[in-house]
Amino acid sequence: MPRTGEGFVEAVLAVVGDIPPGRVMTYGDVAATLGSRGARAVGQVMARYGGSVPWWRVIRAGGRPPAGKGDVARPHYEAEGVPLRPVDDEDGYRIDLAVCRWNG
DNA sequence: ATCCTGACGATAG
DNA sequence: GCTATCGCCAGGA
Repeated sequence: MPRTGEGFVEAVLAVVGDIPPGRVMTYGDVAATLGSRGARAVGQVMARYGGSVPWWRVIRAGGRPPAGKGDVARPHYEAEGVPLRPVDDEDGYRIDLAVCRWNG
């Protein structure tokens, strides 16, 4: 059942906070856990209220870090042992979802 | 109610 | 592998 209103924000923060270290979830996975498909809506919540949760554990479906936060998130992954994969783009790396994907 | 915006996803080329 | 386009959801004006 789709959680809408304030409950949506709380639900997103709860799911993100439930992700253990060394694991990550995609925006779509978080939305699916809430019973919704609003991956973008999840991104909005992260952008506004993600400051109180491990936002770096929420990444895009392609294994790429949050837009514009790649450089800030990278140290967190290395500190938690998240398997990264070097690529030649802006972020310079990619996350191995096949290994560290967490199903909430 | 309608339109625009945004740390997105999937598909088509 | 890549870019381009459309679709989706929630919030704000």
